[in-house]
Amino acid sequence: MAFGERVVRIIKEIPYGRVMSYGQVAAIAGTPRAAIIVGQILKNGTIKYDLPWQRVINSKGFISIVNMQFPPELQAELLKTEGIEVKKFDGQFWVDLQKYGWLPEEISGKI
DNA sequence: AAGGTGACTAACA
DNA sequence: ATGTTAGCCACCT
Repeated sequence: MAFGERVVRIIKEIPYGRVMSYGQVAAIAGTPRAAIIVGQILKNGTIKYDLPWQRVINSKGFISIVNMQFPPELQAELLKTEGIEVKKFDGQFWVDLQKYGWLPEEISGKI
């Protein structure tokens, strides 16, 4: 199975109201340092694979989107809708990874 | 078809 | 403490 396929699968498994960082997704998909590829896949494959793109943020918990189709404000809104607290730090949206972060092992144990 | 390019990160200077 | 660099490798052109 290809890396990209695993990434898509993992992202789709992120539960409602939880988030994961690019790095975590990459690591679980089998390549810890390929975080940026996860970003690529999100950027280009969100529509194609119908991904919950708003549930993926960077390792610091910030929204690191640079996409006009899916602006940070929208992502923040979607997350709030899911019950996630989104705070604002210096013009950047932030969510508590400790609190809302999620790892597949918690429920599936596989992947 | 081959190569440039990241919605990233952690490690250095 | 802030800025740069080097891994990473699938996707798009």
